[in-house]
Order: sequence, then structure tokens, then C-alpha cells
Amino acid sequence: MGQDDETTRKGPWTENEDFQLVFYVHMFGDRRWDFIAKVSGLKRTGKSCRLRWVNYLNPGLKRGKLAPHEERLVLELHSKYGNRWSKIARKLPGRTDNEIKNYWRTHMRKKAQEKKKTASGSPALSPSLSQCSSSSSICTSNPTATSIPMIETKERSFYDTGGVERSFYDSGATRVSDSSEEQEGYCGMDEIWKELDLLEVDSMKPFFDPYSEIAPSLPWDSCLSTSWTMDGQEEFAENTFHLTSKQFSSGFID
DNA sequence: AACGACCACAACCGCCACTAA
DNA sequence: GTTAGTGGCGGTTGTGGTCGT
Repeated sequence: MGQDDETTRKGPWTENEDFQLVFYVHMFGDRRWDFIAKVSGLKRTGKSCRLRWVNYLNPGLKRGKLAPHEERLVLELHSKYGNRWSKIARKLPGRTDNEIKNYWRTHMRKKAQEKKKTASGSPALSPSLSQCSSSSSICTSNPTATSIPMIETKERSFYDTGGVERSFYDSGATRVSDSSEEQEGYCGMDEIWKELDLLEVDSMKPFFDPYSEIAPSLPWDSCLSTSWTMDGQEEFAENTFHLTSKQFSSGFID
């Protein structure tokens, strides 16, 4: 599939690349990854672009540790669905399958170690208890067990106050979160959003609200599709937007 | 202060499913 | 019905940060 030649970049994304990707996703929506990869001038595969967006750049993402209620939900859903991470992730607004996968892996490993310890050591309430209470949920010995002890915690995560929800997957209802909360953990992206604001991209603003739902059906998507054929799109993008990406690298970013 | 162990996160790879030609 | 292109998913690995010794 073409793009895997030696010019294809791999490894960590640079700020510049992030910036470009965000811009092009806003332009074309978050579906046509191969197209975006091509026209953006990013030396990345479409897959890579998608992954970067889905797991990191998407403004609807929460960052930071899973809240206790999220942990419980993960356990519950995993017992239901198994390793269907994307399915589980859809039930956890703002969380990605990758994140949940990582979480599960880490905690299951931890649990396996604890199990070993308790199996060889005293069966009494031991170190594992403190671990359990701290996470308030990771207490089953069998990850897939259906009887997951649900420890009710009144504790509410600071995430659980109405962060951006990925309603795309769930209800379809768009929600704009309290921006102060939204800032939490968004240091890097914040800069990008700010810079986007500063750009003349303002003309696009009516179409794009970075804190609204990710736009599988961005208005300009339909606008553009009325006047563009796919071929025309490519041509137009090559001519028009590639220039913009060059401006990014040369003009807006040192 | 140096070192190793552990953890969290980011990213890649390979496979599969879907879709348009 | 077949096939190539593309996106999505799950598994795995690499890396940087933190913590304990």
C-alpha cells in the first residue's frame, strides 16, 4: 500500500507534525486518513495519522489516570466483552482502546504478581489489600470472572464532572465541557489549539469547534463533497493546502 | 548521587473487515 | 464474484519518568 518506502517517517511525532495533522483533520474530517496523509505532506502513513489522532490529538480525549468508576467499568466490561478494547472504550467517553489496553495490561500484571506473592506467602490481608483499596476495584483474581466485586465509592473523579464526551460513539449528543477542566492535562495540545486560533484559520471557525464532537461529518465535509469529486479533491488539496503545510513548517514553527 | 525496577504511555505491526471499482 | 485499497482492532514493543534502594 504504497507509502511504506524509506521516506515514511516513524517514531515519535513532533509538535510540527501534530500541528499539521490537526489542521488537516479539521479540513477533511477524521475519516480519510490516507488522503490526509498524502495531502498534508506528512511523511506518515494514513494509519499512523489515524492512530495519532485517535490516541492523542483528538480534543475529546481525557488524559491522566482512570478514575475509580472508570476502573470498575473497565473490569465490568472486560468480563462482558473480553479483550474487545474498542468496544470497551466506547463505553468510556474520552478514553481510547489503547489507553484501556495499557491500563489492563499493567494492572493485570500487577495482579498476577500479587497473586504469586499471596500464593507463596501468607494468605492474610496483605500488601494486596492496600493496592485494592487504592484502585478500589482491582480485586478479583480472575480478570474474566463475572462476579466482580463492585466496591462502591462515593469518590468522584475530577474527570467525572462532565469532560468532553465522545458522543459520536454513544448518544450523538454533543457536549461542551467546562473549559477549565478541559485544560487539565492538555498542555501540549493547548498550544496547538491556541496556535490554530491565531492562524487565519479563523475563517474555518464556524465549522470547527475543537471541543465539540469529533467530526465524522464535519460540515465542510459535506460542503466540500458537493463541489469536489475525490479526484478534484486531491488536486485541489495538493495545490492549495500543501502550501499551507509548508507555511506551517517554515513560517509558524521555528 | 547512581542505579535498577517498575509503570504509564506512545507507537508500530499484522491481521481482519468493509467497501468501491 | 473478485480484488485492491483503506480503516479498525488487538497484540506487542519501545521509551521516558518515577520511585525505592
